[in-house]
Amino acid sequence: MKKLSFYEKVYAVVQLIPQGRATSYGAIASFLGAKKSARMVGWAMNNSHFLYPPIAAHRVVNRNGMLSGKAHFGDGNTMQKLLEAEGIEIKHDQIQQWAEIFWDPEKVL
DNA sequence: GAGGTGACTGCGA
DNA sequence: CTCGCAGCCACCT
Repeated sequence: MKKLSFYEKVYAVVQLIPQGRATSYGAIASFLGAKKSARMVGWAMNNSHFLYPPIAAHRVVNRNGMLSGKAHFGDGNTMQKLLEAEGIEIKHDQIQQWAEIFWDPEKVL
């Protein structure tokens, strides 16, 4: 029985996020069974840039819907541009209609 | 082996 | 309302 690392599971969830939707670190962490381990999700995202294919880390934001990790995408507007390309409206580095854009992994189950 | 860090979150003052 | 602290687990030095 192969036990996947915490961040390996994060990648699986992020890849399941449908286009035009987004989720939060806490939602993923909670889905994995460690609600308070949202930091691990962020750590996984940091490593995501070394992964191939690159996972949609831009679809993962903090629980406020704010692009907390936009600075890690190289430029300060890359993450926002990617989200806007998927039809997500962003204002002041924050996702508009976050309640509708929010995608809960548990909902898929 | 031990200590410090981190793309977060929740609660208390 | 705003600010600060503790918890969580994996990775890096």
